[in-house]
Amino acid sequence: MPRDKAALKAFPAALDAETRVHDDHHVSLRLWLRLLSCTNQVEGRVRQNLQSSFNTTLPRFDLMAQLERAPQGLKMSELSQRMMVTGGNVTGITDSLEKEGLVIREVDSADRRVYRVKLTAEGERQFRRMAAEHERWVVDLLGVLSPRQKKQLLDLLGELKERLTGFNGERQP
Amino acid sequence: MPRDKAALKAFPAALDAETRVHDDHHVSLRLWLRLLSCTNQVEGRVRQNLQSSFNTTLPRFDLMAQLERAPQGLKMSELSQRMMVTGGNVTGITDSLEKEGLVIREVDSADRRVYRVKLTAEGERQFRRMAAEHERWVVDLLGVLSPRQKKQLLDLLGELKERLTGFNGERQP
DNA sequence: CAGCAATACTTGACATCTCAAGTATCTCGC
DNA sequence: GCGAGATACTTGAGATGTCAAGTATTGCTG
Repeated sequence: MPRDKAALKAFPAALDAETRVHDDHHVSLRLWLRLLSCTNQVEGRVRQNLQSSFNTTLPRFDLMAQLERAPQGLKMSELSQRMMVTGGNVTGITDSLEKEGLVIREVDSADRRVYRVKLTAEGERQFRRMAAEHERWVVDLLGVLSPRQKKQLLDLLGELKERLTGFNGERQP
Repeated sequence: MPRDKAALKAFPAALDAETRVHDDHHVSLRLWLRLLSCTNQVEGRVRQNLQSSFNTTLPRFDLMAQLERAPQGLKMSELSQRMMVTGGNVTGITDSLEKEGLVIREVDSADRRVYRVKLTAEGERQFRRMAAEHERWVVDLLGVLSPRQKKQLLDLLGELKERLTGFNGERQP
């Protein structure tokens, strides 16, 4: 099935090409599944905690978190970028938060196509309460790793993230 | 805006506990965000490819992948576990696949509450076509890392996954 | 300045997802 | 065997999510 036998890297040279490629594919697939699994675990727990403790959701928390770091407000498109989701999606979440008075859309006088979304005072108050708890959860969850391991993971994932950003589907020669 | 430019590099040992704790929190939060970001990147690309190449989705592919490894079929609850999603969710995806003849529900004569879900011949044929492509995508995407880096990541994530599984919210001393 | 492509959002159709409640079916203890 | 509780699945409501198409506004170009 794997029609691309191209050796990907410089290998010490003890293995035949067939085994090398197959082994590397295996590692890549396993790595992907494991990455997904870890993320799902953490995400699931955070989500459950947000639901049971604050009756809110991760995307809503995420949107508010973005705004908290931007007192001057953010455009919908900026929210979309930072949250790594579609514009249409941001519209929905913003609608919901605005309806509850946690967030407000302000028209930009310079460009009337734009909304500047800001946290309301109530939104800010509520976010701060949630943020403290959220940090505890994450720190506790990732506390299963040693500081040294966390650092290593952070670096490796940083590398991965960096390179994925510039990756556009070219095959390695 | 980024008020925390705090150097988060190699800190020898000259810091008070307060700073250390804060720094560790910072690392944990960053690690979590980075984990999420990497997963989203890969997942997004795989999802797009599945959509454009095969007009299908990741959950559907995932369900079929589970079945392909289990020729005797799987119970809905087993699918639910392996896919790490809710039972209600599996019902929907199975409905959709069954409607297209890629999958079939067989009643278990021993326990009539149970369905054994199996790939149809057509489902198997279609899955094999997709699986080959899917593997290429993942291998290419993760090919941005060296085999050594992949191995390291695999190990670290293995450790994380392992410990998260047994973690139930206790604070670290 | 007219026209048109680009930009910023919203909308609607669909596909996941979770959770809670509902329906069958089993199992076990008495 | 029978009835309570566990188990297996489905259903329906609500929140995300994508994509494509639609509306408003800008800004560029001739």
